[in-house]
Amino acid sequence: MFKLTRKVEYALIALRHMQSKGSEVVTNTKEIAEAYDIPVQLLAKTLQQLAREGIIDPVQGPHGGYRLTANLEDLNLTDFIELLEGPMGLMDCYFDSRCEQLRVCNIRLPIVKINDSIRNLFNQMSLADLTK
Amino acid sequence: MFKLTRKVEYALIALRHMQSKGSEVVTNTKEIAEAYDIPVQLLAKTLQQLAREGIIDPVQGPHGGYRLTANLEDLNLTDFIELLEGPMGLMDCYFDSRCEQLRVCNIRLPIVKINDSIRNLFNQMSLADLTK
DNA sequence: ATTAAATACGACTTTATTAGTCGTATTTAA
DNA sequence: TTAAATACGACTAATAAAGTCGTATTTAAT
Repeated sequence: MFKLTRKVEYALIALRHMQSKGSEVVTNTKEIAEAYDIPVQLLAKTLQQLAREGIIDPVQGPHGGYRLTANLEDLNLTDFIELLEGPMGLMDCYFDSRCEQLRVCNIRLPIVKINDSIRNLFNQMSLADLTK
Repeated sequence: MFKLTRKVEYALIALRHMQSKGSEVVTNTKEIAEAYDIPVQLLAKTLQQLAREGIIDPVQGPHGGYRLTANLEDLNLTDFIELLEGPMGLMDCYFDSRCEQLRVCNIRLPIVKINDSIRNLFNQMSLADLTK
């Protein structure tokens, strides 16, 4: 329970790897996959997603790969996780209030508060904090 | 991602329900299941688990049910979740360091820190806070 | 004693989510 | 023209969560 998905893990590993090499350097998927023993295809999809989201910049063709473009100081953990995995909430009703039990639910408010606390915590953390 | 399991939800709903009735009153599974539209059998198993853990006290036979015994002030959210669902960590290596990738992993420490923060947050919250 | 209403609990099935793979297309440097 | 890279949808496999079933036990009420 409460685990990060591999997608998020792999994305963080890759970003940290790229960051340590500097933002001009182009790094390819295979290099990262081998260095950290991650399935290439899966990492590939993850990096493609990061590219679509504008966090890294793709360079196609031979000697291609990705270049880190986003300023990791400006990206917080909540946004990062939601960008990869969609809405992050302890219960669905945090985002979608079509739960049948809502009218009788006696724990919604406290859970919403906890959720806010977690989001707040994650908002305080930039990816730069996590990858340096 | 990051959702509480139903087991935890149902347990919290039940505890809150029982608490609102006072700690001498015996409440049975069916009553709670019907009030909140929860599958009886599943709630039954959950309450049995709470009983095994000493949080509620079973009363067998007709007019039986459960009575709230634990002092909810003394039980924090980390302990409660782990008691129902086992170890709570963003990555398995928080508890079990047999991960093959550990020697190359570049994100372990930051993740451990985040995990500590979440645990810390959850440690501050007693079940009494959540159910009153 | 018998009955019925409750808990106890392991085994099983179903469903949802996550993880990973495959095939094929596109881009581009050499 | 080739080969090394990204792009991406469709598929499959593995894992975890949710829910069901059957059967046993306890005990108050009759």
